[in-house]
Amino acid sequence: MYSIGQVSEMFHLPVSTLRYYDKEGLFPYMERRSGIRRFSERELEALRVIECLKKSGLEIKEIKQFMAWCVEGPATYPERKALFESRKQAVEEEMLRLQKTLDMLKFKCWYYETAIRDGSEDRLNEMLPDHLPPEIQKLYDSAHA
Amino acid sequence: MYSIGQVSEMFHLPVSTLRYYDKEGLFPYMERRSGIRRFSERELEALRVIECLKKSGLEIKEIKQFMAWCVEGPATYPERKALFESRKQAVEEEMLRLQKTLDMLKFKCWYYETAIRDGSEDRLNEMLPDHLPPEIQKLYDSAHA
DNA sequence: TCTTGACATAAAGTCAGGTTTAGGTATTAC
DNA sequence: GTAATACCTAAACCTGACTTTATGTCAAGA
Repeated sequence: MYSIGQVSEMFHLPVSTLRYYDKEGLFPYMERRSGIRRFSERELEALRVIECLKKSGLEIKEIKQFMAWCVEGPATYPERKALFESRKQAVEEEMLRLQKTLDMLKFKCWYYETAIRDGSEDRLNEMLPDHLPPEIQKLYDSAHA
Repeated sequence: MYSIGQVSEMFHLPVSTLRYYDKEGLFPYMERRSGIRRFSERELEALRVIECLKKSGLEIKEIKQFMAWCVEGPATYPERKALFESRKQAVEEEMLRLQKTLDMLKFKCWYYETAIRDGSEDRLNEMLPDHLPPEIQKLYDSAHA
């Protein structure tokens, strides 16, 4: 069993955030001893899931819904599975979007590197949109698709 | 030249958002005719860069700083390049984090699939943390690292 | 003419996800 | 015994990124 302060250190989260999550219903099994929260392994695993779902783009209230399903028992396995499937898809789509963003950033890095070498953007702008070196053209096309 | 309404349709952004960006200084070269904004190719390219930098995690005021550098001319090429380099790194790190998140989500999908087949999580919890099928163990370890 | 639609501004409102504050309790350290 | 810590609550506050509202201008079509 851990105190809120210990969990705060373990997860690098402010104590206020943990209390906020608790208030929002994200630790449905949280125990207390004379008013003081006692985090068990169950709450630590909940916190790992919370962080995962948050990174997947889920809002707090939807995470709360998930925790409510956990309390309801095996009858909600299908809902829980569907949630993870849909978050998996969302993250896969996000990674594709980020790859395009990355291509644009790489292109811009090359662009300014070249502009610095040339002293101006003039020669560069003559090469746009389709007389770039092949490697760079790929980035440009990916980013402007 | 395009009206704000046309640009709104082209980029699937509300008119109010475009006006907000303008107010925040994100279109330093924006022209007007009798008070009405006229978006040129320059503003469209600015908007592409804005979307890219936003997706990379930059705040509006930092994007505004970038636009200010653009107005300053070639002397700020190094600052602009450094910005793109640092956003590139940030996005690469974000993609690594998302990969871990994805592994966790995939693990949870398998977990609930199995729980549904078994009718309970009991057998599953006996397998944790290191008696899982090899494929799944990889996901679990990646997610809990 | 009159009304409809696209444009404009300034200022207030919204929302999520916390954080801070004010006030209190309980345990330990000196 | 008192001072420092770690904990507690409720409620107010904060921030970023928009959005909405209230009010007004202007050109084109019926």
